[in-house]
Amino acid sequence: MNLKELSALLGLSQTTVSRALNGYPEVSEATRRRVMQVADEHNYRPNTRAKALATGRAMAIGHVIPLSTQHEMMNPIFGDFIAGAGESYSQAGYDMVLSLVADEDQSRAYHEMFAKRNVDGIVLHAPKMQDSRITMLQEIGLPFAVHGRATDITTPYSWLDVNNTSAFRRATDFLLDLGHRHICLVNGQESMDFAFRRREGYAAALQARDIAPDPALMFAGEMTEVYGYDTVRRTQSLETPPTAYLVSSIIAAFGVRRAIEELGLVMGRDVSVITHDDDLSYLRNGAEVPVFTSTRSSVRVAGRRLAKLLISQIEEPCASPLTELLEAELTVGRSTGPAPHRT
Amino acid sequence: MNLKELSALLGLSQTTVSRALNGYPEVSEATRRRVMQVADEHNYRPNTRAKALATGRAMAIGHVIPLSTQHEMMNPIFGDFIAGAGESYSQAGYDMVLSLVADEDQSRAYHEMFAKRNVDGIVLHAPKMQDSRITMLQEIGLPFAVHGRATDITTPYSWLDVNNTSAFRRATDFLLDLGHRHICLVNGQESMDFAFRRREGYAAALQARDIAPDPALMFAGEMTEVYGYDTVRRTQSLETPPTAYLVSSIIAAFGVRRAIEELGLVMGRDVSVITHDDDLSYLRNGAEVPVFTSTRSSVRVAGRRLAKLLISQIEEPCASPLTELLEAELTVGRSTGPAPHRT
DNA sequence: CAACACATTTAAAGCGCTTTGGAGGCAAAA
DNA sequence: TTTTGCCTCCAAAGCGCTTTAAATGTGTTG
Repeated sequence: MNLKELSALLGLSQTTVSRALNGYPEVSEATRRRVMQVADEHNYRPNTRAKALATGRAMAIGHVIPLSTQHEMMNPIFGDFIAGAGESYSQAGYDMVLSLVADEDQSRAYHEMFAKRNVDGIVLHAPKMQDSRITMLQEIGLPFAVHGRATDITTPYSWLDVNNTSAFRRATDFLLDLGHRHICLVNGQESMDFAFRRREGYAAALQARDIAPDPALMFAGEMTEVYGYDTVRRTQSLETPPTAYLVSSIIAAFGVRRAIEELGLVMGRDVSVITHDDDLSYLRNGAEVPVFTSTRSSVRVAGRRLAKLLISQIEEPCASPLTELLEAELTVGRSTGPAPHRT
Repeated sequence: MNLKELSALLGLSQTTVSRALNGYPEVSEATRRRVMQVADEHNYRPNTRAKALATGRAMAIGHVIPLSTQHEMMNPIFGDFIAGAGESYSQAGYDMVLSLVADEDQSRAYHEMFAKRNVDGIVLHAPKMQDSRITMLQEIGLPFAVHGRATDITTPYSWLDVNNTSAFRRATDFLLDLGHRHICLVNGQESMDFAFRRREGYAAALQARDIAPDPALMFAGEMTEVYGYDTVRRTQSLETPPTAYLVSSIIAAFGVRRAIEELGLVMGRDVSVITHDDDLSYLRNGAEVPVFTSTRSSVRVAGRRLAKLLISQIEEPCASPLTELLEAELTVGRSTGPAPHRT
């Protein structure tokens, strides 16, 4: 069923039917109702491609996901982010198109998305500190919004980020207040902007109490279970092992816990752990009482909001860039306790 | 840059330019080269929307992801599947469009995808045993392929599946060979087709050795870490606790391991564990030596192959449905060993 | 040299929609 | 009665591409 057939059926012109369906005022309420009803009966939906061609709006938003080295796609937080964004999109009538590309093809992918004009905007994932993609998109002139920020980019752009610095500063303070003095940072890869900011927060808290950050206690790597496990095994054999771990991801935190338990230590008594918790739907941090004390910020909510932000950006093209900074909340679980006295 | 401008630039008609770019034979090699070059210089890409409208092919494939109850999207395997599918899509020049919808809107979503004509085909995720979506899509007449199967649907359709039955039968046999007689099945939700098939395999292996499957040792649920943990805690306090666990997901297996270690038992000595391993890129089963003995089958490869299968289905519409059954491989790790003698 | 086949190229229609610029009808105002 | 304005509705152009049918040139043959 297309518009032509539908309007023939109704004995009206295509113009009128189109207007009736799109809520234009030049149609009497009576005919509008009639049109609506018949359209509904025949389950009519305008052909997206034709509509997009006519309006110049694709009603779709692109996500370019680098496949290979960065492992972004496989990043377990991605699913939840997409789920959140998808909610906003379907609410606003947008489709989501994913383009999975090898790292080296990324630049081409963005240009192509623009030239092919099958999206109205793009979400940028996992920004690095100086991310060339941002300036590229600015030059191209395709609306975009970044999940995170790129510290070294000074020109304004739209973004949504968690306040990583304050979250990790607060978590570190919490541990310091509990008497911990040897706090190990189990961070993500430092080329990532969020990891940099977390380290800043961690270092700032220490320095505020005149503690020099110890490089031997600061780790950066891909946030896997094994990474968390290995880091604990390695650090617990130091001369003065850390009494607390500040972890960047709940997956790594699982590894941290495993190593702690394997060493015969009790988490929350012998060793304290705080993790950042993206509130992933399939990796819940305990049921009623959270297992881990954590800085929590739902990545799903982030997806939802960033999508909205981008949509309003698209629909109001002249407006200046929009930004949103989410504060993580510190949730106390059973993984933290006062620093044990050294024997 | 659009076709009109490009052909004006070249001093050729749109027809010729279009043909040159699309590899039609009615164009001299000389002009083709010239066209190609100028198009390249100006970074020309045909407008997808216009092309789709003219050809009737959207060059896009849809994935409808139910959001709420089923938690399919958040399912951690989803990311890897999508990554695999994405590889095949971009290779073949297709886009991937995701539609995240609430469970109750699913039927509407499929009809809409068809009516809006913005995809050429659909991938169906997480089929249940009698899945109404399959018959619905057959009626609609939109090409589709299923990741998994629906036991109760008898009409032919395209699918790709892991041989869940044989995988779990083989794993159970392996445990039986090691002398285990009380094997606990930690399965996924039994409305899911794959879970049903796995139980079938498990039961068949037991029955082949005249062991009656014990309902007290068969669990079904959402495959979270906590679910695995709880199941072990619960079963280890039985009168005759199981000496082995057969687990449906590596995430649940992490919980199984945690509970085992917490009980002071040693995995592979006191209790054996086999898990199904989807070979997720961010949850590797150990480095050199796998931690878990597992039935392994890469869900990413599955995505890649299913996408190809669907594409050939789309491009050869009259052909009969295609199917592919992947065999999981049994990888022996350190989580299994001979059944301990009862004290 | 005319006639033909063949290789290139083109004009124009059409894909299904939106939207501009009118047209027709009718009631109120002149 | 004519004019004006408003309310409905419509014909047709146009979005950027493909594709059919036809036109143009070029070389070959009788």
